[in-house]
This record gives sequence, structure tokens and C-alpha cells, in this order.
Amino acid sequence: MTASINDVARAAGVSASTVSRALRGRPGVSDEVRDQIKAVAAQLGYTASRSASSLASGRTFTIGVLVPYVGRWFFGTVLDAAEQVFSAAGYDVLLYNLGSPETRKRFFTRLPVRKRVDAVLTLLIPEEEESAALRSLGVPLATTVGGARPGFTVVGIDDRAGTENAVRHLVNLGHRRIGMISGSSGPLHWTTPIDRRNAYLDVLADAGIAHDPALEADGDYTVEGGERAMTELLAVSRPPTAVFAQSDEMAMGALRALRRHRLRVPEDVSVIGFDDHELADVVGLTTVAQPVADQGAEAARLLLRQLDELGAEPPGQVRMPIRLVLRETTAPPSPRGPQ
Amino acid sequence: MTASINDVARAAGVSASTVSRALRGRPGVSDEVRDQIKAVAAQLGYTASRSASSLASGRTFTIGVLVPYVGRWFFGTVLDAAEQVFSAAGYDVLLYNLGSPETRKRFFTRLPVRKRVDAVLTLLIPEEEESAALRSLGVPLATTVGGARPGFTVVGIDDRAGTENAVRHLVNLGHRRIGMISGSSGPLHWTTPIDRRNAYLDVLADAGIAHDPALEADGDYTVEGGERAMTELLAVSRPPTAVFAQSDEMAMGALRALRRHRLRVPEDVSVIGFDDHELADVVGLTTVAQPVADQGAEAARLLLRQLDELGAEPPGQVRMPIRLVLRETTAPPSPRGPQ
DNA sequence: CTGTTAGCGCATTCAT
DNA sequence: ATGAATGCGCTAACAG
Repeated sequence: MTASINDVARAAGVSASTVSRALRGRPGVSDEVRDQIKAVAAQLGYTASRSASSLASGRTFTIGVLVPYVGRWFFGTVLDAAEQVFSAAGYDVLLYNLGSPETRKRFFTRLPVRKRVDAVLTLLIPEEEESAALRSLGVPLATTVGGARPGFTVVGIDDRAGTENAVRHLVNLGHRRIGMISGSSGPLHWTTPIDRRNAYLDVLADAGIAHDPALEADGDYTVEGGERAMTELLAVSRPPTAVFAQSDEMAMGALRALRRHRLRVPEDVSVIGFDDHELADVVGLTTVAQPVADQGAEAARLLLRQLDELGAEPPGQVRMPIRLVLRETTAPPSPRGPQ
Repeated sequence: MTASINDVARAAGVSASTVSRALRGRPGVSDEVRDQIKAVAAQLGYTASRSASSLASGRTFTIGVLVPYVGRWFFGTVLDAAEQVFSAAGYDVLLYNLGSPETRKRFFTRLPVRKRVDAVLTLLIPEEEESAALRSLGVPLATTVGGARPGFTVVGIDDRAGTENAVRHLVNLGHRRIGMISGSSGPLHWTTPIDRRNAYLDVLADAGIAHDPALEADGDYTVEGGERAMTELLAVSRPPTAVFAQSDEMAMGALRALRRHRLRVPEDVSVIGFDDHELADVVGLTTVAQPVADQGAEAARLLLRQLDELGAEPPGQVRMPIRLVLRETTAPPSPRGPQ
């Protein structure tokens, strides 16, 4: 039914080897014959079977991409950009959505990407054994999340610097009671929340502000979590006049909580986020912008480079720039404080 | 380096066929031997090469998913849900991000999924020739977007009913000048904007409201487009007191435009969206909710069913329920009108 | 229940 | 520049 290389060979009056060479642009075929073969192949609608060619050559021209939640803006955006780079280079993308613990566990025990991909880009932070499993694949590895890890090319941002920008902005506005909504859960090796927390503590210390543990709440990196966390922060005896959320989604949850409590932003409470979510602008959220799509594209490019120059050293760690985006959710504290 | 079926066979003291049968749970192997083989395979870290097995069996256990923009909430959410269903059934997902015209064209001319997938789920609306190209693959086809199309299982919602809900809500609140922000561009076969527009016109007619073409603007299904469209609507001589946006993202753009024009929502202008975006709640957007993830999951299930019962008829069209979600961006028109 | 024999469709030597 | 042979790792049909 669907044409094979032999059909093309027969129709063109040449051997299968010549067809293979001609279609893949390899040398050793006269231009005349090559054009002939191309014409015949096009007419027959021939495409080489990926299964057969990767079985024969050992290369799959496929990249595995591991994602915790495709539906979340951050991951979707990274994936989108990475896919474009891969497909432009002739690679297909195999997507693994590993949000639930069961799916994730199954993936790492069965490792379905084995012998299926030429490289892996992971947007989730592998635990130690998971990293080892990925390394055992023997293919180039990259990630856009988490800190440096042996065997991985990591494209990221300076979380400390980003956080310092955010918290200092609040300090400079005159805030002294500055809360933080973090995403503390997650794998142990996820250094992001830790780095951001440390930077937060440092800025407070620098400003001579005593740290109050009651001003920290966990928002689980979701809108709902951010809302819960903000609600908690409002319940403490002296609520914060400003809040730094470790992600825009949590910041938006915080905005919702504040609205429900009939508090005005930024008059009663200032809020600053992290990411520059596509909708941050819609709600006027002040935030630390990171180049999300660029990180995905860059990670993809670095992976492709390793595939091209097979002996090449993995590039290690790459930092992308961040910047503070001032909008309308931050202002000096009101003289009377919240409420 | 990596173990092959023969390594397992040798280590277990059986033939390769027995290993193949044992590991795939096929009958004709004693429990004793099967357990033995499983143990050996696990110990050797053996996984069957997908290339080899699909070459031999003709099945790829892979589904191709075509997406216009992975980064957009709607598509990301559908993809997320569909992937979970596929992977739970043991299928891998090959992702094709076909947002740009060049990528899209290249995809449909080269058809890289040929011989690579057992089925295709498309989240973009194929043009007529594109549909034909997909049908030529000879595999089950499904989509969650657009109207009925021969050869495709389509899982969707009742766009007309959803729109009627939205516009009637505005009419019932007392609005007479009701604008619409649509997404008119896109492929000819995309009936969604057309269905929604027709429903909008019908409700107006039913309510005895004359249709004013100046009250329609194109928002391109993006936040920015929605903002531009709203700005246009505000510039007409008698601006609308209420606006129906064909997507939440355009509605959010409209909210931003209104904020920039210092108009209050809903006091000055009411806004209603469509989708129930995950952040619609954050901005208090009244909208028509559609079960986005469910549509992806259902389409995936229907595809798998066709794969199981090979002779089975494609299910045709499936409608999922919609419902109006009342929040805070709609209210009766102010007596004095906008401004 | 198990082993043997053939391919699946291509890429890659090695000849010529 | 081209063709013939070989094998990638597996599944399926056929024996026994």
C-alpha cells in the first residue's frame, strides 16, 4: 500500500542503496540520477520508514521532552519554543507528561525513551536516581529548571538576583513587613525555592529587617495555592504590607485573595511576582521577567549542538538575563497599614 | 552496550521468541518461564527497541498530536489531558507544533508522521487538502476543534448554545448595545467564529435589537488582539455597554483596554468571555465554561477505541456540555451609559 | 508450551 | 557512480 524504498528503486530503475543515498543527500550519486529518483519518490509519495531507518542507522531523529504539566503556561511556553527548534532541525519530539507521581514513577522504571530518542530535554527536576536513570540512556541531556547537575546542560536564570531585585524593590518603596509566598514542596533537588528564599532573607537582613517566619507561606506554585497562602498571611496578627510571590501564578492567587478580603492593591497591600506570565500584564502585576521561551529554545539548540559534534563537551550551565517589570501592584505602604 | 532480546534469551536459556511472548503477555508461555524471563529482563534493564518492534509488527504505539500553539492555555490543556490518556494506554505522543505557516506547510507536504503513528489527534483545523493528506495516512483521526469533517472523530461543544447563553445573559441584564470581539481570521473551515457570530446575531434579532456592524471587531484570539478590538469598539460614536468576547483571552485583553481607558467593569462596560480560562476566576471574568481537558481526554479515548476494535466505525461527532459561569464583569448597564 | 525460520524497510559495508 | 550483500532487533508464522 504505502511505497517502500524498493518500489522507488524499481520505478527509477536503480538499486535501493542508490535511492537511499540520493534521498538523504549523500555523495556518490550523479545529479542526473538523483533528480530522477527525487521525482519518482515524490510521485509515489515515498517517505522513509522511521522505524526501519533508525533500526538500521541507530539514530532516531527524535528528542524526548519530559514535562510536569503541559497545561501550565511556563512549561507550555518552554515546550513550544523548544519544539520549534527541534522540528526546524528535522527532529521529532516525543512528549512525556509526568505530572502525577504514578506516571512519573512508571516512566523512570520502564524508561520508555530507551532506544527511542537521541537526546532528552527535561522540564522537571529529576531526583538523584531519576538523573542516574536518564544518564544511563547514554544520550545528551538538558534542562531549563533547577540547578547544575552532572551530565546535564542547564539553561536557567539567576534566581538569587531576580529575587533580590523583587524584594529590594519592596524595601525601597518603604515596606518593612514583607511576606513571601513560596513553592516549597517538590523534589529535594529543586533549588529554585531555596535560592529564592535565601535571597529574600539576605535582602531583609541587609535592610535591617528582622525575619518573621509567620510571614512565609506555601503556595505550591499554583493560583489556588497562592490564594490560600495569601489568606494565611492576612490572618497573622500583623499582616504584611507587601508580598513577594515566587511565581506569577501564585501572585495572581494572592490578588484574588486580597480582592475577596476587600483589600486594595497596591494601596493596602503590594504584590510582586516572578516570571512575567503572559497575563501578568492584564492584571497589572509587577514582576521579575525571565525569558521563558528563550530558555526552551536555547536548551534545544545546545542539545542539537551536542548531537552534531558528537565528541563535544556539554556546555554546562547557561544563565539568561532577568529584569524587573514595574506595573501597578506595588506602591509605598499606606501610612495606616493594611485594613 | 544496551541489552537486546537475544541477551535476555541467552541469559534465561530460552529462545528470543519466547522472550518476546513472555514480555508482551502473550499466551503460550508457562508462568514459570515467564517469571524467569521477566526477572532476567529486569536485571539486564532490557526494553524492547521500539524501532525494531514496530518494524516487525507494523504498529508504532505512537500517536501524533498536531497543535497550533502549545503555549496557549487552551491547547496546552487539551494536550495535557490527551497525553495522559495515551500514555496510560501505553502509547507515546509525538508532538507537532504547527503554529507558523512554514512549519505547517512543511508538515503537510512531507507528512513526517507517515509510518510513524497509529493515529492522529489534531488541535488545528485542517484545510481541505490538509484533511485529505491526513486521511491518506490510513489511520484513525480525531480533533477537538472545528465542525464535523469526513474521516474525523470530532469532540466539541455546542458553540451556538454557548454563545446564546452569553449574549442572552447580557440582553437579560438590560443591555441593548452589545459588541462582539471575534476571531475571524484562520482557516476557512473553522466554523467556530462563524457559529458564534450567527448565534450572536440570532439572539440580537430575537431581542429586537438592530445589528450594528460597527460593534464587531476582530481580536485574533489573543490578549493583544482583544485589547486592540476593545479599543476600536470604544472609538465608535456610540460605544457598546456590553461586550461578548469569543474567548477569555480576548476578554482579558478587553479588560486591559478598559482599564487603560479608565472605564470601570462592570459599571461602565460589561464583559463576558468564552472558555473559562484557568485565570478567568482571578480577574473575576463572567464566561461560558467549556470542559477543555475533558475534550482532550475524550478525543484520546475515542481514538484508542478505534485502535482496539479495528473494524469499528468512527464515532462521528461528540458534544460536551457548556455552562454559564457568573462572576463580576457583567451587570446591568449604567443609566448614563459609558464614560 | 517452545524453538526455528523468515522477513519488516532501511543504511551500510564491500565490491565493481 | 552504482549494485549486491549483510544486519539492525524484533515479531509472526510455522514446526515440533
